[in-house]
Amino acid sequence: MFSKTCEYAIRAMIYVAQQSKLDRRVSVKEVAEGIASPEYFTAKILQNLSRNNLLSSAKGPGGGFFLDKQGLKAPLAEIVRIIDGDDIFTGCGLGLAQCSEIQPCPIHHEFKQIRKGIISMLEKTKVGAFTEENSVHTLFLKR
Amino acid sequence: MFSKTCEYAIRAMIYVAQQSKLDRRVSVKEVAEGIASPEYFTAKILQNLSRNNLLSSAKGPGGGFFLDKQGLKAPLAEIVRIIDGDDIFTGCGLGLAQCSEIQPCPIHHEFKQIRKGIISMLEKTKVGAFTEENSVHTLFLKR
DNA sequence: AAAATAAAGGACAATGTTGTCTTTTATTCA
DNA sequence: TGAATAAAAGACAACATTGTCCTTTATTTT
Ligand code: SF4
Ligand code: SF4
Repeated sequence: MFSKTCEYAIRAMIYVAQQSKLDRRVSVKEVAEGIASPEYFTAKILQNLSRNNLLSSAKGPGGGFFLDKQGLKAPLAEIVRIIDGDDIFTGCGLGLAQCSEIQPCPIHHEFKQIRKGIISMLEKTKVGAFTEENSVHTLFLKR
Repeated sequence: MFSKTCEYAIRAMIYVAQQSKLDRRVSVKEVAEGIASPEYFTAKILQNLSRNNLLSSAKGPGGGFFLDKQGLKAPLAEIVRIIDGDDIFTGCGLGLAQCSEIQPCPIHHEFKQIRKGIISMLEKTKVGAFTEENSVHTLFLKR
């Protein structure tokens, strides 16, 4: 569904969100340990997210990554869009060619509904949503 | 959603299905031209599908690939399973860890529904379904 | 000011996916 | 039987994704 990079990005954002709710800033190292991802690769991803303003960061002692109130409201869709582009939002999953609504293939209607579901799920779910009942949700960031 | 290889596989199967309905066997070359895919790569894919009995093939003059009545009834799901494995059928799209129904993440319910939709779409759509109203559907195999 | 901390950035390596070419095997037809 | 046809199989090349390491820049603390 999503690239590995994107999966890490989502998990990382959730982890940072959880820690931000506790007013903690976290280092790359901590994030990588927290979500069981390769440290340096995770660094790249966090940099990317930060550059794209999905995440705040601060250098130096006491620094690290964090999410402000705005950041917690970012939908998962934004992360996906930045990391994987918007193929999943626009393209046809089957990889068939440009086909119109007027001459759709046998699965077009169903496929459209599914895509709509994915988009709606990603748009309406904010990273902050994963911070309630903290102890429970920390668990499944590692795999 | 699917790998490029898998997209080619689906398009190729549809193309072969269409030609089989006209009692034609088709060569790799014809398939590749028919779906605008790289010829030798397509050969590998067709071999793979053939090895896995999703497709019949015959060597020598007058040979080529074709689908018998059984083959036309194969669901798209089978193609996906063979080429991409069953990640899409079983895994969690977000790449989060093993999480139970009892302690689901905020999007679990919605995600489950979506996955169910994808599976149902792929299972109930047979390759043969793309052979009706032939002229229309041939169009969008090229992209 | 110097040392320590931590992100940013650049360069590179490993792996996986996609794409190409050549040789071998099976079948048909003359 | 020999020539032609077409898939099967093996080897390899190009490219993309994923993963690692090292240097630089900004910030804080002493
Ligand atoms: S008609 Fe819709 S589902 Fe079918 S190939 Fe086109 S975009 Fe995809
Ligand atoms: S609870 Fe469901 S949707 Fe959430 S991470 Fe687990 S499998 Fe995925």
